[in-house]
Formats: sequence, C-alpha cells, structure tokens
Amino acid sequence: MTETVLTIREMCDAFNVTPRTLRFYESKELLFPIREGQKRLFTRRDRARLKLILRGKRFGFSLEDIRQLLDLYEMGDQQKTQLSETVKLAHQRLEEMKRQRDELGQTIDELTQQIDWAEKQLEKARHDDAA
Amino acid sequence: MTETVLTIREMCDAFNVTPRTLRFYESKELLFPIREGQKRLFTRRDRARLKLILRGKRFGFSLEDIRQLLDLYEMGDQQKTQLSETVKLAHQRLEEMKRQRDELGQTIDELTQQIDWAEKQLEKARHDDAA
DNA sequence: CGTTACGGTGACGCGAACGTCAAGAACTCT
DNA sequence: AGAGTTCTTGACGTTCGCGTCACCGTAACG
Repeated sequence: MTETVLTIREMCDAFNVTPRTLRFYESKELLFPIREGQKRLFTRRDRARLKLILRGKRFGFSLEDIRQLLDLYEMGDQQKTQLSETVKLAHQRLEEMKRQRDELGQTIDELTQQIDWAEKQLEKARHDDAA
Repeated sequence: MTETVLTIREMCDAFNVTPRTLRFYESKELLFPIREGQKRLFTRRDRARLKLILRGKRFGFSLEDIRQLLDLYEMGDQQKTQLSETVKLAHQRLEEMKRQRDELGQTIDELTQQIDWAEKQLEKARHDDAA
C-alpha cells in the first residue's frame, strides 16, 4: 500500500484550485494534510474529501454544510452518541438533496421546452427574412 | 383576467423573503414590480420570476447567472440577434444542469449507502451494549 | 554564495448577497 | 392633530469564500 501523498502544488494541479483554497479548507477543518516539517502533504483521504467538497459546492452547499456531511463519511470507530446525531442530520440532508434533484429535473424539462420554443422562433425569423 | 398584484409585505410572506431581498433583486434587474406612487406592486410575472430565482439559488447559481436564464423565459418579440446568443448560453446551462443532476444522483446513492452502514453500526452497538 | 523556486504564515482586500439602521413620505385610526 | 403602521430611499455593516500582498524559511542550482 504505497500511500502516495501530494504536495500542495500537485494537489492544486490535480483539482484545479489554488494553494490559498487548500490552506483555507484546512483552516476550516475540511482537509487534514500531514506535515513534513512545515510542508503539507495531502493523502488519499484528502483527495477523496476535496472531491466531495468541490461537488458539494456545485450543489450550492456552504462549506460548513459540507464539513458536517464529510464527517459522516469518516466515522470508523467514533462515539456512538455523535453517530446517532450525525445520522439524523444526514437523513435531513438526504431529503434535501432528493428534493433538489427533483426540482432540478423539473427545471431541466422547463428549460428544454423554452429552448425548443426559442429555436422555433429563430427558424421562423430566418424564414421571414427570406421573404 | 384579474391581474392580482401583491404588496411587498404580501410578496415577502408568500415566498418567505425580506423586503430588503426584493428591493435588492429589483436593483439587480431580476424583478420589475410596477409602481403605484412610490410603492411597489408585484405582478404574476414577478411571482413566476421569484420562484425561479429561489430555485436557481438552491442549485448554486449566482444571481447574475439566474438573470440571464430568466431572460430566456421572457422573450416575446425581442431582437433575434440576442435571442441566438441567449439560446447558446441556455444550451450550456442546460448541460451544466444535467451534469449536476447526474452528480447529485450519484451523491445521493453514496450518502444512502453511508447512512445504511452507519445505522448498522448503531444496531451492532446496541447489541453489544445488551451483552 | 547569491538567487531562484517553492512553501509557509499573517493580514488586509474584495465581490456577492443581503442585514441593519436612519430619516422621511403616506395612509389610517381615534 | 397626534400616533401608529407601512412603505420608501440611502448608506453603512456583515458573512462567506477566497485573492492578494508582504515577509520569512529552506532546499537546490549555477
């Protein structure tokens, strides 16, 4: 198990973010790179987390929302009391996401219709121009 | 056709937003309430737009993104040149939204699995406690 | 041994999306 | 007429998510 770690630059290139962003995420406890002297080294775990962070952002979640979700993904042998709370929270988030998915589907349908309509208008306009 | 218009307060109550938010959206040309003297009156059109605005926000779109999308929904007899551009932009947004929908579905699946796993851990913990 | 490259820590700046006064007009009720 | 409510327009404050800058360490290169 070669635990490949990435420097901050490699991490930035891999995910197309800036060093500032990674340091900021660490300060907000979203990432936990290990330290070699002063330098940060990002593990496989950090990579997985960052992937979910960037995904969550696209869904409009705040970094704090995301942090709480990430916690659920990393409970190997934690306190059961907290686990119970986290599961409840996760259920809520899950429902939110399902609603969001449904709304998104509806919005996609509507936008598709609008585009069809607009393209027909363009077609008609081209026809009129030819007259 | 009784064109029911709403005062700012009625509008706020209907959509659970603050007056400040509605005035802010007007200043950013997302809403166009008519004026009776000084007071704003929100039309059916404003209601439809606000619904889409709030929806868009949940998807993580910026207000500027949303404004451009809204334009597509309200092109009765505008300039064709702009229409063509807007349609192109809308296609891009549509693809974005489809990707987002797919990612969201995947995230929902993953989160569901995590919850299942966590609940089994809780079940096991309860069993261990009974011992 | 200087300098170039890469990484680090503050600290301040900035745009987005509002919140929060302050001060005044306009209408209603008593 | 006075008081209260609802609306208006500024204008400044705030939070989030970083960008940017200044300055420092250190390892490598010529």
